[in-house]
Amino acid sequence: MKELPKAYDFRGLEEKWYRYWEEQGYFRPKLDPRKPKFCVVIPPPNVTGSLHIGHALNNTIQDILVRYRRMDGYDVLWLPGTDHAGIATQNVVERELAREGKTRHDLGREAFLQRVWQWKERFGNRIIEQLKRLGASCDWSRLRFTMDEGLSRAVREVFVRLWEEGLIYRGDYIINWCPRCHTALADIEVEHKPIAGNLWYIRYPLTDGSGEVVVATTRPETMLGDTAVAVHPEDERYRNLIGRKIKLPLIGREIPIIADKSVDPEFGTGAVKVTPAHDFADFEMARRHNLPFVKIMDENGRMTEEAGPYAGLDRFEARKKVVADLEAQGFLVKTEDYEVMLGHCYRCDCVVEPLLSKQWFVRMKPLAQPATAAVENGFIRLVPEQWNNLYFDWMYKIRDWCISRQIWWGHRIPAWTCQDCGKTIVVREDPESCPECGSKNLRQEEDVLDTWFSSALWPFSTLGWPEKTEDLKAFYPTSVLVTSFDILFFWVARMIMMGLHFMGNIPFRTVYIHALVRDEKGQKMSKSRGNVIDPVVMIEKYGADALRFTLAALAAQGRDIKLSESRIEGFKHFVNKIWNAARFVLMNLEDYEPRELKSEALPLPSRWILSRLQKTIQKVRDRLEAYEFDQAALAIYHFFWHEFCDWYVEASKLYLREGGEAKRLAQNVLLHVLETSLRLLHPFMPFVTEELWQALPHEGQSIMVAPYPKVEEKFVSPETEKEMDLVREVVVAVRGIRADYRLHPTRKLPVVILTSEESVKEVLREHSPLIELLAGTEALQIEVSGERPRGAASVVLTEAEVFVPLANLVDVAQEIKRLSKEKEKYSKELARVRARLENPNFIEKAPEEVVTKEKIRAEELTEKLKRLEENLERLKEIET
RNA sequence: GGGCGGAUAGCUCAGUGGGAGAGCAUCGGCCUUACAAGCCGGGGGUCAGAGGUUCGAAUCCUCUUCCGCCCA
Repeated sequence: MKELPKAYDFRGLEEKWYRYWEEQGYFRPKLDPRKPKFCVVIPPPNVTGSLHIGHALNNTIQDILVRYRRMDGYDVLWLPGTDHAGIATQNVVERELAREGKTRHDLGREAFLQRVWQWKERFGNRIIEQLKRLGASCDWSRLRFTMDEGLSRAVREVFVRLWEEGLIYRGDYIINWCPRCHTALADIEVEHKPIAGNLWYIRYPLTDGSGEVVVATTRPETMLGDTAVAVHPEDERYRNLIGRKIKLPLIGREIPIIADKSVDPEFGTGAVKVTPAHDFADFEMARRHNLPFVKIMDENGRMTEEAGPYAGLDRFEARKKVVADLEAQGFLVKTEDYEVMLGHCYRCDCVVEPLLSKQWFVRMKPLAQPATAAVENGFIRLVPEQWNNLYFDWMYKIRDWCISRQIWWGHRIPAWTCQDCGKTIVVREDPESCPECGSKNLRQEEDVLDTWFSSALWPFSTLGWPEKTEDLKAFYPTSVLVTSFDILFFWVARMIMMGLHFMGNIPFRTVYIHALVRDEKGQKMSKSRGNVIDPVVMIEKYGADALRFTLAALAAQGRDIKLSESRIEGFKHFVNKIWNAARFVLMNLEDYEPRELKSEALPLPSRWILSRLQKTIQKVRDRLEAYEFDQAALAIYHFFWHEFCDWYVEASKLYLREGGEAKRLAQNVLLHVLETSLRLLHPFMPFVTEELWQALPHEGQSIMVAPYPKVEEKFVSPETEKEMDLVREVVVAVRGIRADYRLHPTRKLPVVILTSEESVKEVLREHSPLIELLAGTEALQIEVSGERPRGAASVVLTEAEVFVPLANLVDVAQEIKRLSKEKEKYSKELARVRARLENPNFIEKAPEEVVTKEKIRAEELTEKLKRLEENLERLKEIET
């Protein structure tokens, strides 16, 4: 057997094994019809992206699920890909152009798109390479991109069908406009943030000169586009003014005073200005009252001709000038400080502008209804289920989805307008002439589709739809989607809608929604805060296994992850622990011969560790099934470190030393438990487990295609565990005395154990060599109802008493103090238990097993106390 | 303003009706040939506050305070 280096060094190993797995084709499904299928589609990262810690968590979880299922006998497909990320990618390339002093308009549409493709070819694979370093076992032979040919065909098919079904329409509506990205945004692409602003009170005179109405506004410049003033119909203050007319200051337009229930009488003066072309609520109000729409601001955020003297001004300059003019002309009543919630572009963070424009929309209600029902009826399960409420809320009040974007990088909308007869043509193949009038003078829509339009099709477009492919048949619906809540609506809800509509079936059965990764103080990680933990740096520093295990161990459901580098370092110690345990086993495999493990032939510690292993396997499987990755990870951690290493490896030294058959059996058990643990750990730590597994005697080509451990009932034994617990208790008791008296670890201590049970005596006698090894004792004496040794330190256990007779070493006063403290603890406990038992209501109403348990406890405590008191008496005799 | 989540050891968090737990940190002792990235032992908590339900509450209900997130 080769000897391993003293410390685990992951450098070089990770690349080596990843290449091996890929070459062996383990990442590809076998398409074996006899095997159950398991499929996960990756949430496609942006091509512009590089791996951040959120990706690391997201993909670690997916890889754990996927490796687990693959080992457990499923035919597994984890389908990877990237997203073309319209606005983000276009921004990146435009910035590059800007450095050359050019704009995309200098290049023109065709050349610009070529340039983006070039950029994608050069840099778009970075995140894929980073995912490989994390260990992601994706089937790279099926790598997709939202703009590739197949997916573009799917997008086109979906668009045309929705148009034919009347679910897509085009029209003039108010939308969120980003003046910097120069495009429309969907409602959910807007982030609302509080901004310190003002509330201006403006005097609007009545046309007949009989008075005035004061309105309050946070956006005075939009008054140029006012087409009404509105009040609440039941507002006594204004009731007599309804229907009368106002002369708009600065530009003199006459506008009516209307009554509308949406007006909040509490806001400002209770009278509000109505600007239908530049405010969402006003837009709705204008439609109800047939008010005209006056567009005073354009797509660049500049004032239009409609703004009269303000035409050409930037929106912020216009505000200043309007306020100044109002003040100069005596229309400004007062100015208050006011915090406004302003929409910001989720891509570039600049203030978005509600704007009236011609856009394409998808009707959401008919699509949302079945998507809501799918979750309500449990066809799709959200985990943790607390997200259901949020999902339903959003689905119930869903509004039509603005899908057109005024950018170039994306799927161009397949709609043409006949320049002669005005017909709109939406077809699967590019048209040559107008089907209505035969004209060849057609113009294609300039806009492209929202990026999320193509990602909404991801679970079936990536499998080959609209073709009827083998993959689609085998893997749709997919099994699990792993994502974070911030794209629940952007993406998940839309996939459900599109999946149901076009596949007639849900896209996935389960949606696992994981936490957000924050820094150690609970703040979001961001470049500007300078608190980002770069997963690639962490991988280089601590290894991918340590990073993965940390993320898994911290991934408790329903709570954000507070990550700090020290946690990763901590779990790297665990990786090293595993390494050294394997190193120990390998160093002791001399003369190894395989044996079939039979419980009855094994000593107590071996039977114990095998039983504990089964419990651990069960727990890990259960927790994985429940998506409780932290619990699964911690179960292995605890078993491996604190049961296998702390107890079994130590105990095994007894048998290894003994030699012969005892040694053979111990070697077999060590190897069995280690090898099984490695398989159990593999989904969490693929690299170190492979390296060690390959170094051990094994069957098969790779741990990643070895079977996932199953519980072997024949090794489960509660009696064995109880016996071993007794031995461990005795060992811990002796160690405690050793520590209290500062006795050197190598000093052998004499020990006397007293018990009233013959069976306890038998167990301890049988395992006295083990106790001597683990506790560092000698001349172990075990008696039933024997004489207490004089001048001994003692510990009272439930079934036995442990004495270390050290006449000249025992500090009697200190020992009395120690025992008195123990006594006090038990007395309090006993008093509580007795009080409970003396309560007739408790005896009567509590379940019987609880009462029985309490009674046993009372007996045990009484017995322990009695012995403690006797020991105290003995000590006091010496003292006097 | 509406909704959701959280408050348990110094820190991060498990625990969801019947003996307050883990990891890390800390303290004491050990270089005991797998591992000092380690081993052994210990200390540390009116489970945010107040009321209620119950034989019994960290756990269920109500209110309060504070923190986070989402929506308007």
